[in-house]
Amino acid sequence: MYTIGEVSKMFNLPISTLRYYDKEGLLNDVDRDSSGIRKFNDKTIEALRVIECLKKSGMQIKEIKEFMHWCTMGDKTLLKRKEMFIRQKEHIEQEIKELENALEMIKYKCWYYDEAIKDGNEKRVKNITPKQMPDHIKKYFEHTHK
Amino acid sequence: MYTIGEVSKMFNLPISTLRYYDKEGLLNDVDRDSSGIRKFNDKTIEALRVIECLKKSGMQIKEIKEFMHWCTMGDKTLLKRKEMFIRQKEHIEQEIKELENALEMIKYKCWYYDEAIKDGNEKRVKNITPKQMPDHIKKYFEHTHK
DNA sequence: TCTTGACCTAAAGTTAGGTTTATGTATTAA
DNA sequence: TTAATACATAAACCTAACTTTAGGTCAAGA
Repeated sequence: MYTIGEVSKMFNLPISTLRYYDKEGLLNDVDRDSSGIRKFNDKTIEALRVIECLKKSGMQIKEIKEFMHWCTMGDKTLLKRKEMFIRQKEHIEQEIKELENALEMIKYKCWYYDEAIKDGNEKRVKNITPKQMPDHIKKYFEHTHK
Repeated sequence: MYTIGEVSKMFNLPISTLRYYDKEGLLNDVDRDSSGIRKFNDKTIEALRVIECLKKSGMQIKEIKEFMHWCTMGDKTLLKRKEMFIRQKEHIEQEIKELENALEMIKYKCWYYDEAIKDGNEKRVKNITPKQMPDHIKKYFEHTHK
């Protein structure tokens, strides 16, 4: 059993955020002691791990709440839950692709400014055509500048 | 030269967003015709490509504005601009790592629910230890459940 | 006994990044 | 001439996800 302060440190999340998640129904009825103080157990800890991951995958609080509710409803929601994870898997894979594309452009720009700084100005590098670029830079450029 | 409606279609961005970016100073003084209508040129188009990419890399509007302002200040800001792209490169690489971690957990959950659905309930799969998992699943589990 | 620290609540406040609304202008097609 | 379209502005509005505030409880140590 853990207090809210301990969990806050474990996850590096503000106490106010944990109370907010609880209030929003993401933590499925946290136990309380006789004076109303939250006692988090291992199931809540596991729920928080899942929450962090679903948040990272782009899911909203209210959708996470819905999922957490399914978890309390037993086997009849197994399929829904699986389908939800499959959707989030696709979502996150798409997001990684988009980030990798943005990264290409950023790497091109790093090269561009490197060259410009060598010359003291952008005149030369601004006019370099893809053909004149080093191969690994050409690759970045062509992805992101059509 | 393009109208705001054309640019909106090119980038699949609402017209209101383009006007908002202009107002916030992300587009460095867009040209206007004699009756005040915006005429976007190729420099603005390129700026928009950079904006989309910087936004994807997690940069805020006001930081992008600052960068765009540096671009109007000539060669003395080349180093700042390069350093900015290097920071965003690191930021986006970190973000990709975190998404890949979340993806591991999600893949584990996909497997978990697959097994549960085969059995009709979670009883068996809930008690599978990492040692009993298929190797490619074990890998997902161990990253994300310690 | 007093004070410190960790917990509690409800309600108001905050922030970013737009979006919507109300109103107006200019051009074109019927 | 009228109606539809595409543009313009300023200002108000919106949403998600927290965070802060104001006020209170409770247990432990000096």
